Amino acid sequence: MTRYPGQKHYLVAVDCIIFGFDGDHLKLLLIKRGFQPEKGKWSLMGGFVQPKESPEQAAERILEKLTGLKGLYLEQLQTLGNPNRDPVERTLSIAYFTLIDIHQYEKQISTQYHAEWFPLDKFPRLIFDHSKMVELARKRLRYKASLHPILFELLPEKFTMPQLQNLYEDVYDATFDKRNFSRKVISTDLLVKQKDKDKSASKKGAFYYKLNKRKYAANFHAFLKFIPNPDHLL
Amino acid sequence: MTRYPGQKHYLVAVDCIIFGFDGDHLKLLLIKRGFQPEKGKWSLMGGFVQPKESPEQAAERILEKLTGLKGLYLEQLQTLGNPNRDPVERTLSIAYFTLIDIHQYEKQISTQYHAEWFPLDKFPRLIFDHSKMVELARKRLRYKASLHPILFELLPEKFTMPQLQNLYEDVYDATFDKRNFSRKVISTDLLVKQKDKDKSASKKGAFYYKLNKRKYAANFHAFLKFIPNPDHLL
DNA sequence: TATTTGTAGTGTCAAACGTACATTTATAAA
DNA sequence: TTTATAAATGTACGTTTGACACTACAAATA
Repeated sequence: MTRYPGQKHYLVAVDCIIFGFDGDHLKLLLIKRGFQPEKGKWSLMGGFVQPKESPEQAAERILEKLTGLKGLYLEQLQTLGNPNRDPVERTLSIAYFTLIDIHQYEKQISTQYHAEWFPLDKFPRLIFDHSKMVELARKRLRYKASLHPILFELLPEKFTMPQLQNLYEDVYDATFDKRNFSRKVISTDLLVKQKDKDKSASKKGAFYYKLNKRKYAANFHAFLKFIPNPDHLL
Repeated sequence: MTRYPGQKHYLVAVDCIIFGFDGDHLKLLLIKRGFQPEKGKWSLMGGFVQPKESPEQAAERILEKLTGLKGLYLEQLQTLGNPNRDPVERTLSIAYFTLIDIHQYEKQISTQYHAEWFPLDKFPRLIFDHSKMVELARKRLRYKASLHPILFELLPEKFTMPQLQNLYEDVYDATFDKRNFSRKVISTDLLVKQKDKDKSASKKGAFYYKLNKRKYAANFHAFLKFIPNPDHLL
């Protein structure tokens, strides 16, 4: 077998930017790093890519270890590889971002990482370039959610229109007219109105909706505008 | 200095998907691989990330080596890292895609790589997972170009409306109504009409346009639709 | 000099969409 | 029965989109 002579080898890690939504605010799941350097400091959940796994498999493994959850929405964000990003030795990190239903998570969480949810406007200083990763992930989330219905990944199976709107308003740090908002959401034909209501937030109660999973899967990419009928292009 | 004990180290490469436009068709620049394994086979231009450079710097270095050009449009596409993607030893590759004015390139090209332009519907079998990278890059190009004015990167400084439309039609493998097309393009306010014409393609001649570089830089992200006024979100 | 030929350039109408905006309804608690 | 609170809903206007066909220009040729 040939080899590639004279080339340097590096460590390769994955780090996960984990978003959740508690009903009021978008949150970020951080852990206390369990090894040197920077032991005890706040950090993204991460780990090294092992010899027999792909980076995506590594991210899935690491996510499951922390949250107990499989099959989460997971998207490769960007690979960061400045030579000095890790002071110990050269390590490239493939950042993934993921969206989880915060309540699902609470049932399953591992306690060994001392994980906590933090609001995005007030989270602690993170190790290495993890803050930059969070910033990138946040931009990507806004970008993607403006075109595709990914934010449903953050909600429980049943949710109300006001909950959904709260989520969008928090993600975009904006307020939307509720008549226009619900009209637009309903026009996507992705939601199925339920017969029961959530009465926890008001006397009148708000009807629950569920995702139409079939249409959600099929229409996931169908949101573009600049090119005439760009739907079929992806 | 601490270390990370027991972790495997891997080679990290970058590979560049280089798009050009010859006036009729979108093209891909490929080289003949100069070393084992797969020596002499068609391949993307790539190389290993060196100890003192970031992956992006590696991509810039590699691009300049091949094309002689600096400051090209360059975007990180995705990192591919299946354990067996390179048969020699485990190598992760960070794929970048880049857009170049094919005529600029012709002035500068290095001959040592036996590079050739291929149309996207008919290019040779590539080594490793490079065909997958090309497919990813093509999707990304379509996606991105449907929202942002990146295709101008493929055109010379002065271009005509029919040339621009040809480019869009080739990228999307579609035909557009020229009245609607020019109306939409002009409404972006990114173009400056010139006084002179290109008479190479018709007797009447077509007016040249140039990019308004200031507005191009400022409005690069300003194309979205799902969220009201998403312009300021990026 | 008139005619032919081939591409460039332009306008209108109808439908869909985006946006601004205010009142009524349902229910629990007082 | 009244009150308080959040949920639900409709309309009108301006803008954008998309379908569609004719005229303008200039070189070559008759």
